[in-house]
Parts: sequence; C-alpha cells; structure tokens
Amino acid sequence: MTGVWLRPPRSPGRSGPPLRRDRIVAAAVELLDREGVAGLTMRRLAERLGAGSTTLYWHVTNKDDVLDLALDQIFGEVVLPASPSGDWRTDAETLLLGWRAAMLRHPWSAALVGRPLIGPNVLARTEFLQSALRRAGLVEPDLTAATHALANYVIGAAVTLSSWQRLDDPESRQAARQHLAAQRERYPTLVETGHLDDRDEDDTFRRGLAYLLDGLPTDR
Amino acid sequence: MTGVWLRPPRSPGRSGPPLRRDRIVAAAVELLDREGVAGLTMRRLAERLGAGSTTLYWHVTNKDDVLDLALDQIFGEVVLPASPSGDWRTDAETLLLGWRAAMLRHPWSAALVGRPLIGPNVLARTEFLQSALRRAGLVEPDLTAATHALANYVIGAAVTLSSWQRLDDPESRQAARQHLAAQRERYPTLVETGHLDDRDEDDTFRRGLAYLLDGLPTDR
DNA sequence: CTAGAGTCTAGAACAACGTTCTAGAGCCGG
DNA sequence: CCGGCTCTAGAACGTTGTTCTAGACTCTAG
Repeated sequence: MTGVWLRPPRSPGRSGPPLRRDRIVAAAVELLDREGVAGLTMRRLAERLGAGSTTLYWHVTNKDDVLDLALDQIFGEVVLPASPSGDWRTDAETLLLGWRAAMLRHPWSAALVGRPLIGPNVLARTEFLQSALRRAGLVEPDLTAATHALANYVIGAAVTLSSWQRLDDPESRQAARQHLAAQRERYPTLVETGHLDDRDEDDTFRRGLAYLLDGLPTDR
Repeated sequence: MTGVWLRPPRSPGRSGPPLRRDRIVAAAVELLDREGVAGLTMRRLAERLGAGSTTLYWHVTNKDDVLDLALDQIFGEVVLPASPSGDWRTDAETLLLGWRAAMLRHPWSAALVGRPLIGPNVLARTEFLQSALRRAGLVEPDLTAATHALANYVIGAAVTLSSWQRLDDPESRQAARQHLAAQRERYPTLVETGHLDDRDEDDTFRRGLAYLLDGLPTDR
C-alpha cells in the first residue's frame, strides 16, 4: 500500500535460493545504469535474471518496489566513515561529496528522488550527517534545518546536473546554448555568464557547499 | 529529438483555433494537479479537451513535450517583481519562496524536475535571481556558483517535501514514523530529533535559505 | 510412506498505454 | 475547380504492469 519499507519482506524458503531479492535489485540497478529509467521493464529485468517475468511478483509486489529498492541501493555506495574524525566539517563534506558522486554515477536516480527517501541506506547517511552537525554545536531547530538544507542542496544539485547531462547528445547541448545565446536581450546576465556552458561542476558544487556550511550557526 | 524548446512550434493555421497548444498545456496541468503524474494519459488529456487522442500529436510531438511544457508552465506562476527593489536579498528571498510555493502547489513537479529545465519561464526566473546576486556584488566564479546553489536548494527542498507528502495517507506517514522510532539504536539522532515528524516546514526552509544567503561572499 | 502445507515458478490473458499510419474534412489562394 | 495546407481522428500495433491460475518442488507431520 504505502511503500516497500513498511511492509515485511517475504520470509525466505527453507533452503530456497537466498538473496533472490538482492539479485533482483542488483540486476535492476545494472539495467537502469545501462538503459535508463525507461529501459527498466519487469520483463527485461526478469529476462536478465533468467526467470519468467511474472515470477518477480512473488519477491516484489510492485514495480514501484523495485524502483524504491534500487534507489536506496545506490545510496549504500556512499561510504560511511566507521569512526567519524574529530572535524565535523570534514565528515559532512566527505559524506555529501560521496552522496553526490553516487547519484551522478547513476543518473537515473535524478528521475526517482521524487519518491519518499526512507530506505535504510538513506536513513543511515542522514543519521551520520545529523550527528556530525550536532558535534558542530547545532541545536534544535537549527539542527534539523541544517540537516535538511544540506541534504536538499545535494539532491537538487545532483538532479539538475544529471538532468542536464541527460541531453546526452552533445550537439543538442550546443543547440540549447545557441538557443540561449540568441536571446541576449531577454537573459543578459545568463548569456554573459555562460549559464549553460560546461564548467567545472565539482568546483561549483564545492563552492555552494562551502557557502552553506559557512552560514551555519555553529559553535565556532 | 532533444526537447520542445529547441524545436520550432507548428505554425498556426490561417484562422484555426488559436492557443490550441496553450489549451493542451493548461489541461495537462489541471489533470496533473488532480490525478498526479500517473494520471496523465494522452487519451485522458484528449478526452478532457473534447478531442481524439491522436489529434494531440499534431500539436505536440511527444508525451514528453507535454510534460516539459507543463513543468515550465507552473514556473510561470512565480511572480517576478517588474522592477526589483533596492535590496537584493529581499528580491532573492521573494523569488525563491515563490518558486518553492509553486512546486508545492503542484506536487507532481517533484517527479518531473529530472528533466532539463531550460524552458522560458525557468530561464527568466534564473535570470532574475542571478541579476539580484550580481547586485550583491558577486562576481565569477562565485556568481554562478551562488545561482546554482540557491536554485538547487529550492529544487531539492521542494522535491523532498512533496515526495514525503506524496504519502498522502496520513496513517502511512504515521507508520513510517513508528518504523523509524522502532530503530532507535540504529538512528539515535534522527529519532531524538523526530526526523519524520511534522514540523513547520516553511520555517525550516527559511532557516536553510538564511544559512545559504549568510554564507555568500557578498559585498557586505 | 503418504498427505499436506508452504515456497516458488511461470504461462495465459487483460486492460491500458504511447505512438504510427492513414484517410479524410475544412479552408484557402490561384 | 484545383491543389495544397491545417487539422481531425479511427484503426491498429507493439509493449507495458499486473492478475489469475495451475503446477512443481521441498519440507514437516502423522
């Protein structure tokens, strides 16, 4: 009814092939990586697993389930320092850079973040982030606001960047640039600053992150 | 091939019903508002317009076109102060609050921002934002980084909030909360701060925005 | 050893979808 | 009157998510 995370998973068979669900999720991620979100079909997913298409519905109730699981799966790639360093800012930066990198590695995630992010991997990363901010001396309501602000910034940055890169055809990116440049009188600032030009996106992201971290009402 | 914005629109007939395309977009937004992104079907959209389903393909090449147009449409609702005030910060805040409000008014937009945002309404708002930041004394590369940071923050915040509210069933939100609360040992900080609790989302957003604006390397 | 209750697989089938093809109606200038 | 343009829409195709159903396999209970 409401999402994978709130429903108990199928109890595995006595000696049935374990990790079946894990295999489904892994294959889904692989398929999404190669074909994009439109290329993920229950039939093709089953085919890749050497199974009948309708068999999937034993392990998973929905296609939405598959998408939810695949999305949370890639956040598991974000390494979580086992023992946080003394510097909260380094910890937060490391986490958020990894978060962004994971989303850019799987650009289809940009199209899926519109669904509730309450999977275990997302929650664990959020927990880590919030605990780092607490070590910075933040207290409510700033603690929650800062956590949300940082997470939302990362998500927004990853979404806009990978959606822009979804114009895979580099010549269509060029067309978009010319389209913009042709309207200098309408968008003088954007044209002047080369708004759609390729730039050092990593640097741009780091700068924005620095602004946000600088603005937090931390201890010192 | 690449998106609505880079293709010339159909030249209108000599005296044919004008604004046909506008009517399509308006009906699409209305349908999306009522039924969500899964409820928008070319057939139902046509039905609502009193037309045959396949007629739409004369005015629009794709369903993707409709979605791109509908998405840009709602950004047109964000009022742009004709003559910006003297205070850049007020201008930026007003714009970004309106931006967020528009997305929350049309929650389906959260699922669609994964596509390139290069429609005229988005570009005009971005131009306004960037010109305000320039008046704050920002220069490259900070000017671009700040523009992106603010836009990405708004998008991320709207995406996560409306995707959370997409769990329309309030009792399933409650279930998610209990699911979290039951794992206090795993997510101690999140549980303590009531991470999934309803709070004053507007205040949280404003706080985050203030952090970011405070952190910008402006003139003064 | 047999019966039966799980666990798991998968074929058949359905309604709905996006989209193409095609034929044609209505209108216009020449 | 003709030929070309704008615009409409029916028929049809392939594909999709999903349900229903029947059956195979495995283990436990009696």
